[in-house]
Amino acid sequence: MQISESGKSDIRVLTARQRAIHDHIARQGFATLDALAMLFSVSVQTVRREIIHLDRCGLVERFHGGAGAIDKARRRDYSEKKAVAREGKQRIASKIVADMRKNETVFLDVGTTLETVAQLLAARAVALRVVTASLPAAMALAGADQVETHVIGGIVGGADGSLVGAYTAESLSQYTFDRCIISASGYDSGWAPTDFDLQKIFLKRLAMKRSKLAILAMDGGKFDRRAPITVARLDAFAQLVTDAHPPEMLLEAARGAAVGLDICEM
Amino acid sequence: MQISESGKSDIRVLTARQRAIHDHIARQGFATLDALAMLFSVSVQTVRREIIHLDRCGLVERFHGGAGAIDKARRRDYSEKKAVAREGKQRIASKIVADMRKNETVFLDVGTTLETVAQLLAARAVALRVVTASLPAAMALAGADQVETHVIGGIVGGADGSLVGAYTAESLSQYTFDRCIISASGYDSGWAPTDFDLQKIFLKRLAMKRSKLAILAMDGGKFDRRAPITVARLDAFAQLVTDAHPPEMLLEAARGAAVGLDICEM
DNA sequence: GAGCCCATGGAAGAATATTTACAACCCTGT
DNA sequence: ACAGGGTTGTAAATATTCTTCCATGGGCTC
Repeated sequence: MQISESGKSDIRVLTARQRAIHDHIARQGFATLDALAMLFSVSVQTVRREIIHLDRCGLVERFHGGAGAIDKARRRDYSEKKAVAREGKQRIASKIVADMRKNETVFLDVGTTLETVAQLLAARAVALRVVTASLPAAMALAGADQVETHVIGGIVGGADGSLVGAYTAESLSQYTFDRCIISASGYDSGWAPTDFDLQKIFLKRLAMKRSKLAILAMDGGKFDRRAPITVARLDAFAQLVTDAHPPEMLLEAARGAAVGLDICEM
Repeated sequence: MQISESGKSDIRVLTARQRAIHDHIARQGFATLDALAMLFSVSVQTVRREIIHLDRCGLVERFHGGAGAIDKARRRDYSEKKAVAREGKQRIASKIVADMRKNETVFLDVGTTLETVAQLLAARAVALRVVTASLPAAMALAGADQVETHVIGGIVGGADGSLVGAYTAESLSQYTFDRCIISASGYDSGWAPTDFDLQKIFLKRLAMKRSKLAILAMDGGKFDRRAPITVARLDAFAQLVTDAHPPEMLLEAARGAAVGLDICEM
């Protein structure tokens, strides 16, 4: 299913009918083009044109055969071109979640990809124990009654809602994990994952040490990025999950280190 | 557009995944097959089969490319409730924040009022150390660089993002507070604040025990509400902050217990 | 282990929606 | 009356999805 990703429309003014269509969709949640055409006594094509315009304005979400309402929470970042990267993260998250076994104890690292993983876990009804140092991930899992969500105690480290500090480590040391999902910001010259914040890196290392299986989640945007501090050697990970075909050098490094590779392309 | 009109299915039993799909659609209003396939890491065909079944059971409305919720009155669960008495909570929060001194260590309890307090603290540049068991409050304070935000470790207790469990108490015991802000759900016959969840109440009591000053924050909507478990005697609080004029009985009780009263009316 | 059930995913042709292009129509100003 | 801009409906080609059928593989009983 292709959802249009076009930029904003020049004209923000809505006609009376466009407003009416938008109202109707907002009230009903969604509507098919046929239904709207019937409702407004116009052809399907006309409705389609209106929907296209509303979609460009970010007021409705278009899909094959109709359109649906966009709730306020999502409208914020809807128009951004980061939509592409979001899809990639979705695919990565989907793969990571699919690999999880029932009743496992899983550690989720900090980062947007891990937040996506948390959202997926919340939607899916899998019995799990999740431990995380990410406030947004924990929030996403709040209310998912199949998942027992543990939050590491600590100090909020920044706008990304990550928990850091000495107490975080002590708090984490109580657990043993079946699986830990680790993110990173880039690679070093030897294709080992790197990151910026030493405190966060300590936490990653500790989680990996206390976990049977370490999985590295990195989207394709990080293949050519550098960060100062190496998180761990590549062969410390059982698996690398990404959304785009990595450079040959990384492929070879992964093969050499016996790291499983999951490339979740479209 | 053809909407299927078939009769109901014989089998009303839903698998875990069917329930999850139904929940997701009920929450979101609608979803495309592709999105669901991604979300649950299965093929589009499998999702289609589930949707067909849910459609036959009358639980979702099927359309070309996806499915939508039948329930017209979509629930705006937690976020909706916040809007109800928002202004009152804002006034309460404003007063509570104004009373705080620089460099204090403050405990924030769970609840929408305390989330509002956190938002205000984040906006205002006051140097503070805040400890909380509320995930939304911690999120609101993330990025506020004047505030050192500590999150108690524990298990996420529900959709409100509160932390509970034995570890929460142990985690809290490390701190000593200058001030703790406590919320409650109602009053008992002796005008002592009451609440529903014993685990949360233990936490409140512990925070109060470890704090020089205890402040009770309750909006006017709770004057005539009852909850089963008493949090603490009214005279355990130094101050009661509310947004509407309380009943005479409560006023007298507060005077008798030497509890300061802040009525933040419009 | 053999056989069976059934959930799953793939493939081909049918059904449906979308895009693009274009003609008809209603205004309006000249 | 006529040209121009904008809106709407129709049609053909393209793209996507739906249905149906079948092969696979895991889990179950016998």
